[in-house]
Amino acid sequence: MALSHAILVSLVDRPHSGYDLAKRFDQTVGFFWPVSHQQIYQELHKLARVGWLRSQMVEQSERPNRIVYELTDDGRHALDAWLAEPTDPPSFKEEMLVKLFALAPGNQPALLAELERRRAMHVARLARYESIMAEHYPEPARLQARRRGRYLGLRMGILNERTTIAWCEEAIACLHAAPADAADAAEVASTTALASPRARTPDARHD
Amino acid sequence: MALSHAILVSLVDRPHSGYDLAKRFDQTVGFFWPVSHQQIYQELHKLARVGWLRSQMVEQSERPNRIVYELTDDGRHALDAWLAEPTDPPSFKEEMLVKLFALAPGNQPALLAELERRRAMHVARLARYESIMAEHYPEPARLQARRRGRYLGLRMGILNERTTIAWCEEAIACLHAAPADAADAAEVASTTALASPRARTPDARHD
DNA sequence: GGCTCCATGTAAGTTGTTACATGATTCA
DNA sequence: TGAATCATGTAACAACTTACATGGAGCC
Repeated sequence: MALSHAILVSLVDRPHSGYDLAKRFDQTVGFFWPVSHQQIYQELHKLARVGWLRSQMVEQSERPNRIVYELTDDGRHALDAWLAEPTDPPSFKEEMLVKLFALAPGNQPALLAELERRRAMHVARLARYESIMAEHYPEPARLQARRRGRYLGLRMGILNERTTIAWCEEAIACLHAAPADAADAAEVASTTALASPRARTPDARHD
Repeated sequence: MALSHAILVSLVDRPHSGYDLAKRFDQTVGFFWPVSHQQIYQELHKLARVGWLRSQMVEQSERPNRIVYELTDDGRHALDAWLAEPTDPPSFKEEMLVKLFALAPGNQPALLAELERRRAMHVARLARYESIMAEHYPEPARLQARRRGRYLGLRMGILNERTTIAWCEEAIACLHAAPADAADAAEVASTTALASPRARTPDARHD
């Protein structure tokens, strides 16, 4: 549905080859939307067949030839039409939540380990995003219109990572808390599971 | 990959029919993971074929017969093995970000309207989640071990909605901000000429 | 000699979506 | 009369993944 449009968007400014697009995706959209090179090549063929792109072979010596694609007028119109359509909210499939639905005494240590692993992963990602932010958008208040889309993409990445980290920490604390089942009901009242001290990330403010 | 496991998880406690599962999914996992009934029926057939489930026809008068599925020992083992495996982080495909990459003076009003629409949608969702939370988990500190997975799922839903709303508001403000290029074209031209950032940051598409 | 980069693809498979189909019962 | 609920499915398609394939250039 949207991969084709993501390609159209990438070709608005200037023509690109499939290889270029794959690399570009890795550095931009790919952070939150992984796309394989096979998908891109197939989609390019399809879009050319439909008439939204035209292709041109660029012969190279000493290197494989490139096939460069550019938008047609039809493609431009299709893109504009799509931009005006309502956007689907992202469907968010988090495997970890499915696993937590199966929470039981037997698998609790495994799930805890997994939560720790995920937390570390998101901390690393956040650091990567924040360094990109510091380097490329030191002053977000004054930003050329054309760069705002990219800025907002990165910004969402950062907000999401912070939220996920905060959630991992909550979840870890929650699993560590003494069980409230029959026997230990009284003991739990004193430990207050979810109110345990944990690092508050600056933007995880709503909790 | 994970739909089959989500079904196994749902059958841990007791047997269910495909219809039951579809309804259950709508109320739990379905909030963050929409699954169609066709998918469930197909997956049930597959899991029965593989031997992780066994099925039993329940004849009913005045109603269509039901086919009830329950876990086999093989299924139970497969589930335990899956729980111990590392979890993929969710791939997060947000169409809105793709659209924002195409931000230009011509489509700016359409994108703003879309951001407003999305914001309202997430506000409504958040309200729904919070009312469920208030009704079912009024005291999260003392929670039976078995209910913690569901609680954490809902909790992540709430955190995500809050984050998305905050982002929508940022994005709306960002697009409303006075453009830094039309009037300041000369300034921009001189900065890019002086700085030439591409030479130093070859892998940076964020500029 | 093995590695990565450049640049393109095919083929087979799995997963997910959309549309269509049945047929009785209950409620407004 | 029309719609919703119960309960199951088939068929066709679109989207995505995984594996395989080529072949020169330059690097350590």
